[in-house]
Amino acid sequence: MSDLLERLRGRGWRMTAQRRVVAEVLAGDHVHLTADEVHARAVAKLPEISRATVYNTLGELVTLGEVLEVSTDKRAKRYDPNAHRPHHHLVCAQCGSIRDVHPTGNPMADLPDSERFGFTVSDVEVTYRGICPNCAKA
Amino acid sequence: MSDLLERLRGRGWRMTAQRRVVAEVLAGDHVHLTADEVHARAVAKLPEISRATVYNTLGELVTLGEVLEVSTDKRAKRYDPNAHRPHHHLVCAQCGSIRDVHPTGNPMADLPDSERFGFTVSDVEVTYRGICPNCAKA
DNA sequence: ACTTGACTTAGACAAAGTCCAGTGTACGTT
DNA sequence: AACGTACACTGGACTTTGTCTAAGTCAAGT
Ligand SMILES: [Mn+2]
Ligand SMILES: [Mn+2]
Ligand SMILES: [Zn+2]
Ligand SMILES: [Zn+2]
Repeated sequence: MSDLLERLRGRGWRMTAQRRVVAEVLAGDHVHLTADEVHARAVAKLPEISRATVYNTLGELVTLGEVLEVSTDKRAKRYDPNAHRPHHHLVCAQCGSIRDVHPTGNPMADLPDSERFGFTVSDVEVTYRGICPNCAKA
Repeated sequence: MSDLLERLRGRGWRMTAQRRVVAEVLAGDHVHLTADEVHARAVAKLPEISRATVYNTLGELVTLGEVLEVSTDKRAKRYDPNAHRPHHHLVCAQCGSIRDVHPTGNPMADLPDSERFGFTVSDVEVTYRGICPNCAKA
């Protein structure tokens, strides 16, 4: 994360308290937070940070490839700081909790040319859904 | 689609003009419409149908397993009448157009137990992204 | 220290979706 | 065929998530 701030400065980022705080929030526990959750945690460290700045900063981090946008449920997008090791997601259909997973196989190779309809396919995203142990107990 | 209406009636659905119209819209061209697009097409056939009814009806069809919700982009959910043949999606990152695809292989088998974290995994959704031929030309 | 363009802010705005009270109607019963 | 009622529909208010803008602030090079 200090690495992250270094890298960003190297790319011409002006270093501000707000951006530092957002980066810290994301670099903390390795989770998948919504923009509002990021904002809530950022406010705890820097009370006057605005929603707009959190959205802006997250957007910039995504553009720079430092953070991934994940839309597993149909509600808010989630921001994933684990942008450097490719992975997929396992989502609890009930409580929405998300785990990183690393399936075997290569889904990209599983799409034959005849099923590409002339598209230039550049990316594949696999989402597993189920019930987490916690929700299964209830 | 007449089959659809039969099936629904069999499940205790009260048959109304509004529900018939929504079912007709979905049974038309086999596409992936947003709720508002469904509403627009439904209004063409039944001018006074309300947005709330379209949302309600779509939700019921999803619950009954007759229609699938697809959230490929981060914008509006799309409703997929192709609920009976399992398939995945190929999405244009630029214009958002969607094609049904049938990859080879079984992604479900590609998630080892050690990567399931105690979840009961019931479903997997694969989304390919790329640029469609139409957008590639521009 | 000064300057300046990049950054932040609050709040207005927009899109997608949910909820509710009041009204209407499909359909089983008579 | 008419009735009664539970279910369905409507319009509009409301919520959530996200974007945009004008005006003020500040990081960083000189
Ligand atoms: Mn992740
Ligand atoms: Mn489909
Ligand atoms: Zn759960
Ligand atoms: Zn396209």
